[in-house]
Amino acid sequence: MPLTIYNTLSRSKEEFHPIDPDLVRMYVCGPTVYGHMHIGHAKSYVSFDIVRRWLMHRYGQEGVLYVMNITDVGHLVGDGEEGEDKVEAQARRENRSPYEIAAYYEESFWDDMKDLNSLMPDRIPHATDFIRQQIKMTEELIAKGVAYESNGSVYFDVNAYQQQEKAEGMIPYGGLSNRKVEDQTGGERIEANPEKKNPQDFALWKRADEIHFMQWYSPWGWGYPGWHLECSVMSSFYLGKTFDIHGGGIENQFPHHECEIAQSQAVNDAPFVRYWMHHNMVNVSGQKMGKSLGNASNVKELIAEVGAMALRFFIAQSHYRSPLEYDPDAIVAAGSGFERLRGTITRLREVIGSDLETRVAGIDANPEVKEVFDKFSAAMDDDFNTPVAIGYLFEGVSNLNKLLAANSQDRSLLEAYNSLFTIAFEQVLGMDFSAEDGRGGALADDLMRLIIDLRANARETKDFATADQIRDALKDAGVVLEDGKDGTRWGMTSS
RNA sequence: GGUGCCGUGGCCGAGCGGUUAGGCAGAGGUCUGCAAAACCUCGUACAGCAGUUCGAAUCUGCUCGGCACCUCCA
Repeated sequence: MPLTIYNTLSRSKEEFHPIDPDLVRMYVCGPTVYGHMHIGHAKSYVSFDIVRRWLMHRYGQEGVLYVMNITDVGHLVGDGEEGEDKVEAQARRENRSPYEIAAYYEESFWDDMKDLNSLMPDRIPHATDFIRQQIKMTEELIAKGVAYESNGSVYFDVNAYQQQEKAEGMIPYGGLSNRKVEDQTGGERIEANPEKKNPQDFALWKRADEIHFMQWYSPWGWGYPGWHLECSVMSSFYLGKTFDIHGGGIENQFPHHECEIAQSQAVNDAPFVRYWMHHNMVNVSGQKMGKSLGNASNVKELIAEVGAMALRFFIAQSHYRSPLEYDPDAIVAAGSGFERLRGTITRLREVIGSDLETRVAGIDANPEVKEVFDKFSAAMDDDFNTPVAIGYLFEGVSNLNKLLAANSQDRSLLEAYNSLFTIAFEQVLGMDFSAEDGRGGALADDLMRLIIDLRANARETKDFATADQIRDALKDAGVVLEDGKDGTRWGMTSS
């Protein structure tokens, strides 16, 4: 069964076929690093992490080249009128240099990404490392007649670009976001920039004034690159003129992605991207979450409160193209679901042996497991429908719980379930079942064994007061005891 | 004004013409010394109105409500 992806270009699901059948080339818009990660970022990067993992499942570990940029140069609000450079503004607030700000928040970003168990991209280009290339591309665009210098800045000439002959498969300006230039009431909400020929023209290179900290020398004087340019330059540097998938937030469809397409196609004479994937926003009480709205919830705080896997699971339980309603209780609820999962898998691995954790075989030989896996795969193939995929996996969880409760000795079947959950939950969905356990190693195991034995003695002599005292005290310390037929299990309470 | 999207049971969230989505929470039960965990049972939800259809949460129209983009933002 083929993988289908919703392509923003066609506004429909399309079968996915990479240009190179052995290598999927994928680029995702990374963050501008001037603040800590919020839940909106988490939805974006967890969603695409899962996309990437599913592609790796289908095309192999080496079958995906995943590039994410870091925007470490600030950009003004709008093209060419007064505004604040986000990074520089933050630098002023913190009394640090813009470079320190970018480095600090980038590190914070990757820390959170690791906590969320997202794989590192294969390439992580930084805008400031590609200034030469951005200047070069700007020169080329001028040479091609689709850009012009004006008062030390350079603008992309949308009109000239539209007049140009387009090669087969190239996207006209406005083709991604379904906009017509003449419909945009430019000039109403932003003041027309007199440096531009037309309001829809966008900056490739901006003249810097003296107070601007981040600036570079160019053929047009001191300045800094326009926002859209870095993605065009860095994506083609690693992925070629035409590549398979470009991911990003729905709010960047226009103008950012539209501009990327125009400038890339103009300079390369080739189609830019074949599949555009856009994820939806996180809302807070029906409203978009955003830094500028002051309602953004910090990921570090949330991880400390409910655990990273609760957050990841919360995100995976909705579809990437749907808006997600932020609700602290809903995240806690997701955490409870995750704990149920972890309980089942922990018990399974106690039965079949932990050395089998990564063993992935035997699914096909067990019809009931295969059925779950096939449904899971079909859901993932259907535009990465993780909520439906997870729904099917929970069928498997219930089945397995029954087997475990009945003390099943069917090793082949149990191992098949282990394979199913290893692949589906751990490898594809990126759930980490060891993440928040923190059981404290061998010493803790020995100590707990001792305590559990003492308590067992008490229970045997029907000294339930002592037994309960031990259990209650451990509970206060964050340790849960569960008495079963074959003895007592212990674990850490979550969060 | 232009371009799109959405309104599902207590909460989150799938669904895209006809069979239980799923998770969480809640109620009852089984098991247990008591718990916990697990298992079993339980909720007949789809903003409103009108239409198409044998049949609509799912298609059409209207109404109401909400959101996003057109300005930096995941």
